[in-house]
Amino acid sequence: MPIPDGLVAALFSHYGPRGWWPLLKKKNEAQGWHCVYRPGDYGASLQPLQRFEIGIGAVLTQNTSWNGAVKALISLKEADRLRPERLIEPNAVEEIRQLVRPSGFFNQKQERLAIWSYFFMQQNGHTPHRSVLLALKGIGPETADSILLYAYGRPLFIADAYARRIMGRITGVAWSYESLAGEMHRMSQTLVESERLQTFNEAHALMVEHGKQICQVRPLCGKCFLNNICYKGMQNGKHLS
DNA sequence: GCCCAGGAGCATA
DNA sequence: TATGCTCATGGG
Repeated sequence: MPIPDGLVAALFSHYGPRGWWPLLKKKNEAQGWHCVYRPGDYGASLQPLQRFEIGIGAVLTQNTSWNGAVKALISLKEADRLRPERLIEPNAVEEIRQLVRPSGFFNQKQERLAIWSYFFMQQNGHTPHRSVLLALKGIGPETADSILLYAYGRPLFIADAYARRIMGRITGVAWSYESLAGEMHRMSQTLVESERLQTFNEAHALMVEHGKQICQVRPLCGKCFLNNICYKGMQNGKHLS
């Protein structure tokens, strides 16, 4: 089955705006740092250090729950290590490893954060090309696209594990990262750039939400509101009746 | 104790 | 192009 045109809209009307990418904020001195979602913002007018932070979060959440990534993010912030100059200090390698430990894979993530830091400083505010990001050790397609979409406002569909799982079930075919991203981009050709940016901004966040709540590894099709447009959902209906 | 989480690099076929 | 293995912590 083809990817349904109204899929993102259906997810949006069910879950509402997600406000991604979440950024660190401090309510007041007593309360400490926490993550803030910004519904409807779509990354308009981000500060350079917020763009940098999005890249850090994208690396920290690789194959890890966002929960763990936030712990690491806050630890870095509180130790004043959430800045490129402070993340590349050679004598801070072991300290940073310990700070990012809750996000898992802490040895390689420390190295990847340093690589992103060097690169970010060298970019000097310019938007990086996708191919250049992909050439960096530790930045693959999802991390690169997350950075380009949420930090630099490039309209790219993030075909992560959730999206491929959900689309796989809806269409009945297996998608590679590039094949799904390409198909979603083709389907969005009718939109103007600003619409596509908002659509993809929400789409990724909504896929994550749906993948967490319903379309899990073991799918909760009985609770799903997409059965009418889902290949797997329709298959279920067949042998139930 | 087991499974899974907002992946990526590397070796191998 | 596509599998298989490795990297690690934390919550359900």
